[in-house]
Amino acid sequence: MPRWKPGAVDRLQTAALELFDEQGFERTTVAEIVQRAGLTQRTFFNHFADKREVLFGLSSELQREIIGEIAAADAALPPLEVVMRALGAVADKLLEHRRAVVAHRYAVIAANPELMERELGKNAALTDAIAAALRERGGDADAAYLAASVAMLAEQVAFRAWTRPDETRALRDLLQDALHAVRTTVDAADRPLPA
Amino acid sequence: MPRWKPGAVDRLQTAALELFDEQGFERTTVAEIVQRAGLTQRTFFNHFADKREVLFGLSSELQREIIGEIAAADAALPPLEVVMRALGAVADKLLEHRRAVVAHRYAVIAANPELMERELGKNAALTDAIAAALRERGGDADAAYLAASVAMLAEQVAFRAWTRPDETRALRDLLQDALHAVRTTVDAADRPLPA
DNA sequence: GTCATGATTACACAAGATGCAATCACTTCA
DNA sequence: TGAAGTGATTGCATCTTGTGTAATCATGAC
Repeated sequence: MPRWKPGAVDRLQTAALELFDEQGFERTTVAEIVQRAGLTQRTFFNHFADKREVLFGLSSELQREIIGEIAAADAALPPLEVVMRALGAVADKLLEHRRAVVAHRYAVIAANPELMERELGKNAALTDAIAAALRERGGDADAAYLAASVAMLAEQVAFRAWTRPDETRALRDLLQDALHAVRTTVDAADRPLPA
Repeated sequence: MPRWKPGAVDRLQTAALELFDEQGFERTTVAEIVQRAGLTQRTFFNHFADKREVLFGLSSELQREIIGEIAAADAALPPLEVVMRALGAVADKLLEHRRAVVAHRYAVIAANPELMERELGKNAALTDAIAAALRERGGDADAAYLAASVAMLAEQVAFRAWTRPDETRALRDLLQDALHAVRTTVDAADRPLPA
């Protein structure tokens, strides 16, 4: 028989999500999580850098896919369009078919400021990674960062809509709408500031 | 004579900034900070919710001013323009004349991921506050959030430029440039995604 | 059969953070 | 004048997160 039950990471993630759901993030201790998962505290911190990280297993996979899409993109497209296509493709591939579980986890994150800070940090890291991938294709560094930032803004707006219970459209379509809404907003206000 | 030396908060902020500068945020303990400031740990945590918060004294003041500007704005202007004017005014009033110290503090923040997460959290909170202030003026909630987000993106782009050592333009002008750059970026890419 | 690997564990400990009660100069007000 | 209340600071105990280090021992390679 195996020395340990397999799937330690999964068990920790599941136990943590359950407990955060039941009693909130702050009122849940790592001791409780590892007890439910049948492991020790030291093992928890071997797998996750800190208590928050247990909720963010998906982000590295997402980032890898997005960067891959950008690297494979048509060299002639403008940077923002490259990123929008990449986000759309990854939405279809990794997010769309598990809306319920993704939305559930996001609800837990949004309910706690510490977790929200981590979420924002992940988004910022992804923005930087996208900008770096755009620079790989050649092009101005500032333009790359700007395209990455605008795309991530659209992604965020779309994601917030997508996780609302009454929303039925696909994330890809919401993404398109969000970018268009950004354009409308900006076009109406880009004129010189008064002195 | 007074029972305690006045300016406890100031002394803590100054000591913390010095120490973070000298040896980094992580390698500085609260014990060291309070020792330099001539106070106790308990007092530190009476004034600041956690160790990071000691660096963010300016944010609440900034937020108050920005919200005030928005509340006093011309009712006929489009939301994004309202926010851009408010950010420009507050940049002139609170930021422009102390570029060196603001840039210095930002450098300390940017050097540490934990502090950067807090910075992102503050920006997100400010975005939400701006959106709420726009809603006060009447108008769609989504449009308010969008205008707030776009303005904060421009602010962030402008701020990053403004804190570069070789940059000499005023934050207000960089803000204007940033919004225009956003517009150019978006206009070039807002068309339907391919299936 | 021996050996290296690697996930898990035990233990000790630093550091951050909180609750609670005590101190005592200063202010208020009868 | 003096009694009472205020509020910033402190001391102490305690909980929780996070880390360094060494030990354990099934598994797989050779």
